[in-house]
Amino acid sequence: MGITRQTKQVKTLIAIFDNENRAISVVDLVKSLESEMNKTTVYRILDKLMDDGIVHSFMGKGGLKWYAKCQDCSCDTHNDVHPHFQCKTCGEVECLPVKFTLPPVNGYKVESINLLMIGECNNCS
Amino acid sequence: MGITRQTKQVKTLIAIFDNENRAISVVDLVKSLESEMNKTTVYRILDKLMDDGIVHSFMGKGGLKWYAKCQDCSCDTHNDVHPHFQCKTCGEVECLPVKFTLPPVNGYKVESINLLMIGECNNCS
DNA sequence: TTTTAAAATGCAACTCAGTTGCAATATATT
DNA sequence: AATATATTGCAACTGAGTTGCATTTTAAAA
Repeated sequence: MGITRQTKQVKTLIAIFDNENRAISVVDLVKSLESEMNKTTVYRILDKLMDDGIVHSFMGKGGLKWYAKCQDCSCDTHNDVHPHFQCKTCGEVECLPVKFTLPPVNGYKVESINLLMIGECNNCS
Repeated sequence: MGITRQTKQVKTLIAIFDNENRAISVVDLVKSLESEMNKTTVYRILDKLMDDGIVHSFMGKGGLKWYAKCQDCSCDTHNDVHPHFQCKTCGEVECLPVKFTLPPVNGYKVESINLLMIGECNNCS
């Protein structure tokens, strides 16, 4: 079940993803919002925004959770989540607008994909 | 720095990866070895086996760490780590012997890739 | 074989991301 | 304004992974 009430906290988070057009880690969100809302609330609202197809999530370096606003992905299913690039130096993450086709998998039903490329971004190299 | 001394614990872990030709999560290793060695030891030996190119590691569902014996990957660099398939139901992981080519990334230097496909395996569906 | 120095281990305590239960509060509807 | 219920805050917890340090094991030298 997604968002049902437009609370102050929900509006704040939606505004962040509207303004910042990049992926943000939950850790960073919790830190930068610690004066405005509880970390439990951040986690819970992000879950709901996922359900509503407003953001998508993926694993970054070290298994940390990241979120970004859905752009051209069909968010009902999240089947076609795009790859992400993370800089090993500064940690920044970029959503890659790449249509990439799955390698064929022995007849298995693939439901979601997490493709993370780690390297060095142009700023850091 | 990799393995320098052939301790009982090192031999045990190498034997496991030699016998079981599949990916194993660190959590499972620690659990199944708890009577034989400390969890810290498991983590430390796996690190060294990585350095030596004997195993490779990757992130599974929920960001958990998995290891598998290196087969045809060129383990000096681990640049060409293959994709992995994880069943959302039973949790089993399969290394996919798929050569897959990178989507082009805005001139970034890509050093490693984590490609995890999540779906349902033939046993569970 | 014994000695020795370095490497590896065990242990306990820690860090840190993420979760849970529950009481208090905010929202939207009647 | 009253009410039902969704949401929040808080504190305590879980579980993976790490760290420091004292003890033990290894392998090489004497």
